[in-house]
Amino acid sequence: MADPIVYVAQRMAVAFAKVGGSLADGIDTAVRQSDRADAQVNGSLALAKAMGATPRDIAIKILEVAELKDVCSSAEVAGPGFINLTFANDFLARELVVASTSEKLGVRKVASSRRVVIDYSAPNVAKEMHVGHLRSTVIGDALVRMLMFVGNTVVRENHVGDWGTPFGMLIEHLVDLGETNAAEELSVGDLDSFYRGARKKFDGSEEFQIRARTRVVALQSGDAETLRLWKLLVAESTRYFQTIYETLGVLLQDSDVMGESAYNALLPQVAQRLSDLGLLTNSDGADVVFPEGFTNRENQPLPLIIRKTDGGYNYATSDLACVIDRVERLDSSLLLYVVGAPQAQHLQMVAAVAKQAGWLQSPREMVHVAFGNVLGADRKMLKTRSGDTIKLDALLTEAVERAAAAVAEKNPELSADTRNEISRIVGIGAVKYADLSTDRIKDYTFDWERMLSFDGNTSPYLQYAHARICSIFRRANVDRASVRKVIPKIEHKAERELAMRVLQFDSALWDTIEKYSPHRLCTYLYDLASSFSSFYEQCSVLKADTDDQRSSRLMLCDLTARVMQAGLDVLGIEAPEQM
RNA sequence: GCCCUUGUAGCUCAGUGGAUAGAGCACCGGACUUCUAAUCCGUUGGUCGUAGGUUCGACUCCUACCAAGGGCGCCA
Repeated sequence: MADPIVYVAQRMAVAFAKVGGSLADGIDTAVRQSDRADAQVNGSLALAKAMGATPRDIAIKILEVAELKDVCSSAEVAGPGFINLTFANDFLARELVVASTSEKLGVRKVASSRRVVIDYSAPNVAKEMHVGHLRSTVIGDALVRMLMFVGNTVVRENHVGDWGTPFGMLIEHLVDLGETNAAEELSVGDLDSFYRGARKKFDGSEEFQIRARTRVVALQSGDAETLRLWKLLVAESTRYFQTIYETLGVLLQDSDVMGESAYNALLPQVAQRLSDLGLLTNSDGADVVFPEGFTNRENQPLPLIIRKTDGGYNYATSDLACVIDRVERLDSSLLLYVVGAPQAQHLQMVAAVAKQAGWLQSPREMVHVAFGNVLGADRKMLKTRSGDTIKLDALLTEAVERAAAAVAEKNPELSADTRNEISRIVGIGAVKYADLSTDRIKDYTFDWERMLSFDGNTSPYLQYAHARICSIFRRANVDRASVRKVIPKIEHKAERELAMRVLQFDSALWDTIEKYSPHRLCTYLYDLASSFSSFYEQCSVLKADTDDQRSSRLMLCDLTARVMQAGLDVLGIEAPEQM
């Protein structure tokens, strides 16, 4: 609990209770950041209303009973009854040491650890990963990391599209090409041309269509040879996905794959259990559930289709099987779905049915972590100039190339190896940060220039701040760990601003986790980098006036760098020591 | 037709019921014999889509409308 605002909030809550008694119960006593002081408390206005008193009088009473001597250098009533707080510098210094010497840099651990399942990335077998998979993968990875950071158990699940009617067509195409040739085409990552080849045959040949349909039946009935060919397709594809994940630097591994096919055996059980519960009804030949509150175009109840007229199951059934599996097998209490915003209604219906069936009882919850599209400069879905989807592979390669050009220009004396490594970190980081740094629910505009810029809210700017700190320690020839118990002396305005910012890591990270919104942490890290850059200009570390001042500033630098590094790390972004 | 999301500076975006709505880019003006100038400091720029309502107080909550995007029965 290093964050002074969090710390003082407890003292204020006590003071409100003392003044207001039971009338203070529903009152928002929150302490907030302020541009008038370090923090402000506004609850006195609401409490005054409840008590029928004047806000300023209440604020004065609150200040009379609030224990703030050891933490605030000033606490005064302002305006209509706001309380402005200024933290004492020695209090800030103590909290900095708490943060510096704590394992998680002052970040509170989760009160009770949860088992969280995160469903994200979800590419399709035998299809290229494209820019559409970027957001799910990057946002999901960041959430995994931050949930783990505060002490949750996180289960990653990559719900790859590895089942369904297209596989008849794909397997027949595989047979036509010959296994060796097909495996080669797939292994080099040319999944699109494989898929297109199959599609073209399917559209152009009736004979092929018949073969494909026959093959689907064989696949679903568990024909050994068909399954062998299917596994070949899946294995080559997942191997390729893994290369992308490694380039991207996300935690997903082969063992995290829980494809649609993994739930096949459960599908009849889902239907049976819904039937046993009396929730299943037959409608136009299909078995469906009508969850309450959903209507179609004609204002009729909207069904979730469990079993199609032809007896097959579809994705709603599979998604319900997922819920059952995640709750009953994994005992997960929080199910996160990092899935595009258009799926909102579908997921709401799945959740509604799962609740009706008793599979998703409070406090277990299912949360749709929805996100918008990646747009091009034309404000339409990002495409190549010729109108094709952009392969993720090509996008990441270009990011590293562009970063390399910038690094070569700005820091030409680096060795080739170092330059390549930094280019990779900067390029990939820029793409991920651009995706993470705006509110996920909105569409965002993809812009190379902006994301690779060293000005503004970009990963290179944050990485640069970190690298500058590392540079100071290299020059000073001081071991980073040696300054971590120094009690800093906060004197300069810029030091104070930086100190305040560093201490907010805890609340910034928690705010981000509670809203599943990585951009909040990005905003914080950008503010941190800005505060540091300003400090750096105004407060010389190596040429400090005194040894005390120097070690104090070194302590502040080290802590800033560690917070920056940890913050970037939970976003899935690396922080190089030089740039 | 119903439902969901979005609408904030010229552009890209932040903004937790609280005081005077903030950044970056762009524009203009400053600061490098200096711990990395890949930076910093300053100026300019707003009917917060529109109109009502709730509230001591609304960019924030509610209602209606406008605009853009998306969803709405056997694809996933």
